[in-house]
Amino acid sequence: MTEPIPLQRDPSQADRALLGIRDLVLRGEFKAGERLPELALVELLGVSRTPIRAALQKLAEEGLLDAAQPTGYVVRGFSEAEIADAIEVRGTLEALAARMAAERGVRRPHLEAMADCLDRIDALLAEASPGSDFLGQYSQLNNRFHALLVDASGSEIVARALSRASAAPFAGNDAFVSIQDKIPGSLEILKTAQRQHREILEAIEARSSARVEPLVKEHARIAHRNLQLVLQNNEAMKSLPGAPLIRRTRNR
Amino acid sequence: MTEPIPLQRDPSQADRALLGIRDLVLRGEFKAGERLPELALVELLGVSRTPIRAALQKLAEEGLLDAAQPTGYVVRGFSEAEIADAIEVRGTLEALAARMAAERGVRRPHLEAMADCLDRIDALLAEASPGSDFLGQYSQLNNRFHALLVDASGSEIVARALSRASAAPFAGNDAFVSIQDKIPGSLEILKTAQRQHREILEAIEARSSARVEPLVKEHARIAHRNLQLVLQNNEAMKSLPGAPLIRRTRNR
DNA sequence: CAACCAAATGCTGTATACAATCTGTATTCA
DNA sequence: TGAATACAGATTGTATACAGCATTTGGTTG
Repeated sequence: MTEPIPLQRDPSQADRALLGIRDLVLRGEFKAGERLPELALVELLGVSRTPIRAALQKLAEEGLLDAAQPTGYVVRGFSEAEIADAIEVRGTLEALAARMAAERGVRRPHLEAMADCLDRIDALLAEASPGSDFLGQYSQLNNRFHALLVDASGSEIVARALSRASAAPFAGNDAFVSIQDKIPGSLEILKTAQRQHREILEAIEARSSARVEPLVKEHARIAHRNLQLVLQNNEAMKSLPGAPLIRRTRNR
Repeated sequence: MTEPIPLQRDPSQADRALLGIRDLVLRGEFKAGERLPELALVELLGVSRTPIRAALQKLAEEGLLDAAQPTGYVVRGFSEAEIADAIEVRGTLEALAARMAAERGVRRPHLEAMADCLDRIDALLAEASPGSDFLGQYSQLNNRFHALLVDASGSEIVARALSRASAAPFAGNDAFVSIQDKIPGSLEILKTAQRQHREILEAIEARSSARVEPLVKEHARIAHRNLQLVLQNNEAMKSLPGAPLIRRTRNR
């Protein structure tokens, strides 16, 4: 359930195409609404059209691209409202996973793994040495906790739904971690998130499904706040992958 | 937001491959766990490997197939618990859509369209003439109401998430409609569902977000009940598309 | 008789050629 | 001068050839 074994193989052309196109789009090499001609990507990435097409199809599923009419793919743009909705969807599904975990019960070793993960985050936040790849380590541990939370649900179906929802740009639980050193009061945000982690774990251990659901939803809403902060901070915007895709215009 | 315009064109090879493979799998021509060799599908469907591969990738996203290690695709099997979880995911997202609709408000014409749809369902249930493609008409109207409900949320993001969740086998809101004439008391089930439709619409009109959410979740749980009924009824199982994919063994 | 190795077969990943469709432009006619 | 049509260019849809890898089967050896 935890990732279908990444299985370290030399990256295939398909992987190169997928990562390459995603990177090009998130970097803003193609603007929102712009077409992605397959042959242009062939030249840019040195990969033939077949893996390119597979990657385009996958990125359209992720929501980064849109299938254009009558053919082709275009870069998708994201309004603030849409990003907020994507975060809400992710939070809703995460809350469902947590509720299932609380209802069905979680095995002791799994609970201990979650607790251990939170201990490590505590230790990291206590040091708070900004030099030593602090955010990278936090991001990794934070992802680990969220992965353990989903696994705790015991439902592969929910895990799949959640991983698809988290694949949407700006919707993943680590979407705004990379900019935490650009905004003021970020350490406080991370500590608040960690307190919520503790509460969530406690509620699951107590089998309190009624309590864990709003806790997780509230936890996801930190991303909303981060979104607001980023949009008000030009420096932070520069560090946010995919920032060029955000459109400020109200088009609805 | 309501379907990206089906746009009646002569079906492409890609469409033929997608529909053809889905049909083969749901009919049980390939059993759960069995590989789907591309060349076999080429012969069966008269389409080259390129559209076949695109269709396989799409069906894997839908959840009907699984990417096998190290390569290829296999037919996925579904336990009762997994189907129940998929229904729960769909219900959760539908409830989110309904809550958003209640919170944000829905324009009068849209509400009238929903009411009109329910009136038609009432009329259909009042006739209840089993001969005249009753279930087909019901399915169409039911789908229409649920589509209007999602649109009422005003969120394309939620609509996308929901359409992906509903694409999972047995998770769509019309998954069990086709077998309503095989199980006893089905008319009562449909009438109950319709009462819930009315309550949902009333709650949205009243902007009562706190009330509409549990109503929609409860409405989705009718599918749980239908699932139970089907599993206990061999006649109904024969009419259920994809029935061969359901595995009764507890494998977890 | 069992176990292991090697060769062969079948499958998928990738590239590319070809066909069909769409778009944009230019030209012609009203 | 405007609009409509035809043609040209570009882009995607489709088919297929080729290469690499995995699995399986057959034989051989301990």
